[in-house]
Amino acid sequence: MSGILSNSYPGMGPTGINPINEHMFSNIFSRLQHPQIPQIPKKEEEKKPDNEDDDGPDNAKVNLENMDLWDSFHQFGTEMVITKTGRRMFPSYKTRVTGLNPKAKYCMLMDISAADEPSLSRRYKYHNTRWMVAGKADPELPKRMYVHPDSPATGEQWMNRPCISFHKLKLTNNITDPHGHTILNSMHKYQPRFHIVRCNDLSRIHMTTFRTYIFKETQFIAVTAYQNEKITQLKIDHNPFAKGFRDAGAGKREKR
Amino acid sequence: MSGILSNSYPGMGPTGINPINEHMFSNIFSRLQHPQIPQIPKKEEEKKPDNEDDDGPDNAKVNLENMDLWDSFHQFGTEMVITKTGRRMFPSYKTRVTGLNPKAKYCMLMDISAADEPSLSRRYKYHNTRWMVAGKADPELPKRMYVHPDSPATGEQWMNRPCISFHKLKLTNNITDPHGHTILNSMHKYQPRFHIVRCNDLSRIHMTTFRTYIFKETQFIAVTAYQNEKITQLKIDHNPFAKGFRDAGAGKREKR
DNA sequence: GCCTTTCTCACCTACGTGGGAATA
DNA sequence: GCTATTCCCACGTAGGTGAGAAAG
Repeated sequence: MSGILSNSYPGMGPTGINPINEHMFSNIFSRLQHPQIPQIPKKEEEKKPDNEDDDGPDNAKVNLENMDLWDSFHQFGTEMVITKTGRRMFPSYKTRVTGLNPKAKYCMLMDISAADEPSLSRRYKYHNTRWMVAGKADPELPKRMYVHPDSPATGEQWMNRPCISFHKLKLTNNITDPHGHTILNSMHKYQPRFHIVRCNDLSRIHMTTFRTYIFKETQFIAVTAYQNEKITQLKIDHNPFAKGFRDAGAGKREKR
Repeated sequence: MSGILSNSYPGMGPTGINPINEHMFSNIFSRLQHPQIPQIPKKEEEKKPDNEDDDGPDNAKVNLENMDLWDSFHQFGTEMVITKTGRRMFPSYKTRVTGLNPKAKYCMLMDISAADEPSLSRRYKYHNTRWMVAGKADPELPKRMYVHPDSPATGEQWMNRPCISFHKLKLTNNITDPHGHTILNSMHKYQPRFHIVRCNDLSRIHMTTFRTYIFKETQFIAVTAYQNEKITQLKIDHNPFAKGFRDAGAGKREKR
């Protein structure tokens, strides 16, 4: 199964290669479509980005890894814990890409945007085993783009690896976070996005074409503590770092 | 204190960016001078490498970090353990570089060559608390070049960081090692070398100028088990991972 | 009361140490 | 005997888990 593809053409912007600096991507964010607003895909080569190696077009296809695992969370309403110091996502966001131009260079990016339509953005609460709308969304937070650490690399290199993993991305609710983690509002719904960018150099990323892929089953609500115990149990059952909480029957866990 | 500088001009060679593949650097190794053979430094810009950004010359100076620690091992005869699966060096090999061209791009490399002159290459044994010559050296092993994982980066980036660390390089005695670790003969003497290469791209590394820096105090003998107990004690005293063997007096270590 | 956030903790994963017994 | 190597282990470092108490 492949993600929804959207093309967009971010304009010029300030350069820089520090992924912590949100200004680098500010113009890009403003031109990336919102996941709720459908857009007809355009052909990538309408306007050639200048100064990039052009060894011919490509026809990238993206698959989400761990689709079954994501689905099992999604059916109950995925929750992701956010903390002051930053918390990883589980399941991890991993993709596999085919159809790239083997010789061209690409950067692989990920970000997390509001899942609700901008005009209907809301906060949620968990009440009587159900998620309910609890009012209008809190103010937007600084957006951050996570650049896969192996960027840039050739299409051949991206396609040959078992997967493109974003497991090191961390979520936080600390609006002054100094580590470059992704800042989210608790009790809000989010949609991870995957971006393929053809460029030789991170500093030229603003001049190149973004292709954005969205997998609905990776939507989640950010929480500071799990609300749905079915989600908790899925995390314990599948995340190796939570193995200490398994054996649900007998010994389970010592009291402190 | 700065290392000994030698310049060399590796010729054309097959391209590729997989650091595991020894063929990539085969022509480079053959042109890098042996540490025991003095050579008059040449001016770097004698012949300009083609296709590389040339924002002016640089005058790189390299310092070895942890010089005192290296010296304390060197006075007793440094030993490094090699294992089938690969073992890190301790002390770690770390440098600091100044005088690079801030805008130019560089790759930072490290390799480990025989410390003895080729015609006098030998194996050693440890007998009665002393290292002695024990015959002619074993056949040479495939040479591998360790590319610092942050390569390539600008001179500015290399100079701004606290140090350029090669702590992840691993030593092995497994001649069929599949991980790209550095393969050494046990009971032979070695000399680590640090290389600065000006190039925009690892795949063009064969066309560019190598500058090689050698610090005598990093010489060591490869062993499968420590021979000199003074070396063992220095490792235990300074390597955080060996903390479990400290407290030499009382409790020391439980028997199994 | 309720809801949400923060903090510490035991318990994991993953892997870097030298010791020491077993092996060659 | 002797020497060198291999293997497993207790014990570290480093850091990712949810639980549960406490605080807001």
